[in-house]
Amino acid sequence: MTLRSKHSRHRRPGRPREEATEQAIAEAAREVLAAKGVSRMSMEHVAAKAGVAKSTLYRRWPSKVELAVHAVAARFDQIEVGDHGSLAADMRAGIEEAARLLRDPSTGGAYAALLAESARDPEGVGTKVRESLSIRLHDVVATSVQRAIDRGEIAPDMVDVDLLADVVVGSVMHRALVTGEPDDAFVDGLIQMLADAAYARWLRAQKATGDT
Amino acid sequence: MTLRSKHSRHRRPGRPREEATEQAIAEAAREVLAAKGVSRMSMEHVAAKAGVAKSTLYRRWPSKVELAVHAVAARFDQIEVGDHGSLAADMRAGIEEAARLLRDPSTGGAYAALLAESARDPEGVGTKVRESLSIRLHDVVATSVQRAIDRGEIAPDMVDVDLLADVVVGSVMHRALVTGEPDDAFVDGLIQMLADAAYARWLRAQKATGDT
Amino acid sequence: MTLRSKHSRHRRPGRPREEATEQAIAEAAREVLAAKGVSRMSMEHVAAKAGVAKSTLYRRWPSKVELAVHAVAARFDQIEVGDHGSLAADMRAGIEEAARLLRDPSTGGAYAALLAESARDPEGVGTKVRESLSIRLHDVVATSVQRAIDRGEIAPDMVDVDLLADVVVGSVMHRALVTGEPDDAFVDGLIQMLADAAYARWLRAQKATGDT
Amino acid sequence: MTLRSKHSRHRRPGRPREEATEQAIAEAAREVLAAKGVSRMSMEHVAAKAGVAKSTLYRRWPSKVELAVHAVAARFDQIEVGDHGSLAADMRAGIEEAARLLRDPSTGGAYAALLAESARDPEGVGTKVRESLSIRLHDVVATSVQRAIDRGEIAPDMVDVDLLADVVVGSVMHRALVTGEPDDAFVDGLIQMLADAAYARWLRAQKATGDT
DNA sequence: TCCTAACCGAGACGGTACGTCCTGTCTTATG
DNA sequence: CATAAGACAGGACGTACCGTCTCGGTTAGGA
Repeated sequence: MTLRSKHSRHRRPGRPREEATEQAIAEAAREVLAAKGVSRMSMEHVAAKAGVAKSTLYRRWPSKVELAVHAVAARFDQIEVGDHGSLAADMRAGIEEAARLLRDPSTGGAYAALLAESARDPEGVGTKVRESLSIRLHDVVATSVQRAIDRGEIAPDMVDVDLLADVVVGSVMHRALVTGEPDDAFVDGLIQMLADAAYARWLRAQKATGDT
Repeated sequence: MTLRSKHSRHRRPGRPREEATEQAIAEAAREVLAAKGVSRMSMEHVAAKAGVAKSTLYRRWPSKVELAVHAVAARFDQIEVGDHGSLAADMRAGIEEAARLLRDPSTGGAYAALLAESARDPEGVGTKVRESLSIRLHDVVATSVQRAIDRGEIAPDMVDVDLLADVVVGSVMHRALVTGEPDDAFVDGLIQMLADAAYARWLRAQKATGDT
Repeated sequence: MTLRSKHSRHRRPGRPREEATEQAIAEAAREVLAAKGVSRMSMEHVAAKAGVAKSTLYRRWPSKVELAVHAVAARFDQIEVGDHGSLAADMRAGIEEAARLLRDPSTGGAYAALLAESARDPEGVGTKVRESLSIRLHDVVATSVQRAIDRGEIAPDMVDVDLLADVVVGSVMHRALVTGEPDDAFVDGLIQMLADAAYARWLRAQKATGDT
Repeated sequence: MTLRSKHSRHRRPGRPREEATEQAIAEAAREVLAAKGVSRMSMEHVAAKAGVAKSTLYRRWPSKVELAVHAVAARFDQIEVGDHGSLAADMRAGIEEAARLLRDPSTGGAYAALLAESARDPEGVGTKVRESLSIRLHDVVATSVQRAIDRGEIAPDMVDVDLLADVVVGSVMHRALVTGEPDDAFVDGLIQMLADAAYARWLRAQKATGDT
């Protein structure tokens, strides 16, 4: 083991990248994104707004879409999945968090646009979108459920987390983009539906056990 | 005063629009859309494929997005909501219909892209998208529910149709665009969840009646 | 001889052309021409301004350029070649008339543009331009000279009318379009030059006669 | 402080323009111009012919007209005003040079078209046309006259150069575009007229001097 | 102290598409 | 027939971006 590899990262030769730049670009990208949407966000505009050369953008992200993913990801990374003591409370908090995010055109609209791109290129863009964005929303549900399992609130095989995540995220997104705002009534309704489903499922599980 | 001016619609003056053209353009648009996605569908390409001048496109639709909406709408208009005898069967059929549609990148991807555009222009594009696309999916659910009510299967106030529609459509769309295919297992799971929720809701309703 | 042919003009079958229309179109064309120049004058605009269908324009003139020629010709037809008593006075009046016409961008500019078109199509447009426009300017000079001959002021073979016409019209046009205004000083200078040339030519003629 | 910053012009930042491109475009423009005339010269066609993107054209010239001016200017810059020993000989050579240029539709027609554009925009296009084209023709005359003055052939105040230039250029242009070819007879006639005028003017000057 | 590799800004480049405008032709119904 | 109205194929306009490239110049660590 050499001294150089001590910190287990080879310093690349040449001038290192400006640290602040990445932040500035992402910030600028987010602003343009919010103002124009993904399809009308232009690298030219972002570069100008960030006070940076276009080549600097392309040195860091291979294309417009990937920069957009990165810029939106910063918002999705801020999602917090706090422990609220019960599955119901966690779910409510999670749904409200998702609603907050997807209600905003600059994130909800961008997410939809990036999902649309994913449809065209499931391997490339699709993977990036899944790994940077969708997973964050999925985790909101997954974490809540995992905590409920740890708490003993529910049995591990009681919920299909993937299904639940798609239901929660998909419903909220569709409501946000189509019907209008995912307001309190909507969130209440959704929560109630999920709770009802869980209760019925529990009843069925009980009955099955009793039968055995 | 002639009969015509009294009873029939006055023909618009000038040369009438070529009947076949609209169909040909929409067809071409759909092909390009399927091959390239909304953002890479070009009016130039569509016009060439339809054997039509670009100006003819712009005479009929004010922009690329609106043509895309129209082209996709044709597919959404084909949705059939047949009567399968029970709410459960109708819902299953509806969900499978939606899954079929949204699974295909040329409709699912396009729908997402157009929802993204809606976020940028809720009044203009948004309205068109809602009226031409979203409503068709909404109707799948709404019709099924209405039939169940007519049948006496459920009480009129048992379901929030708007919520249910967003849940169904949103879930299927998100699954289609993110996790991958909305396969049989997914559809089964979703149906089960909705059935469970309905059962629990019915139980609650019974209990409330008993209490009174 | 039938009654119909009494006025020696066969009435063409069908609805006769609206008489006022031609005038209105030419007027509108002239306005657009003045505002935009030949290259930016559009049939669409002219038709709209004249309150007439585009097809009416094309029924009367085969192309934009020909309408422009016609419209400009109306102005050139107004040229008056009055008798001012002497060749010098007639020439001055003629030059001033030409200067007035060519100084105005809507006639001078148009004339240049139409000459440019003539270069591309000497037979078609060229002929029309020569017969409707150039000839009017040529006539200013030719008439003056002819009158001087009739008066006995000059000998018939003293002047090359075609050359003189090109010199007068060309000089004035070039001055109008390039250097700026063909002002009084310019007209005076030109007149003087022509007078000088005529005088010297007369001297030469005298000398030649004397020699013989 | 480096030598470069002191003595040589600072290179403009960014990738420098392709040297060969300007030449190639102008060449292509000239060909198209000759074939189609100014109004039918298309940027699209020129770009294709030069093997260059349309954006490259617009990066260098703000509009079609300005490119046309530039392209034509190259021909006008080739005008040579050689010394032929006498004013008469120089004028003859100059007039023949002008005739050669204006006789060709691809320069004569273009010049007229550009003068027409000048009428519509005297400050913008007009200035460019004057500075790139008209001045070259003016210089043919001005140089000949100046040389005659230097030679002592004529007195400095004997000729109004601007007037003379307009007469020569205007006459030749009008003849070229209207009557047809400015042939030898025309050139002879024009030369004779100018010589006559000069002689008469000299006579007048002599007489005035004698009177004093 | 230099060397060298990567960074950065600026902006040119080949492309592609946009949405607008106009030309000249046509197809209607009506006068 | 003429006319108003307007659709149509075609084509060019000038603009806006994309992603690539080529410069001059900067900024580090390693030789």
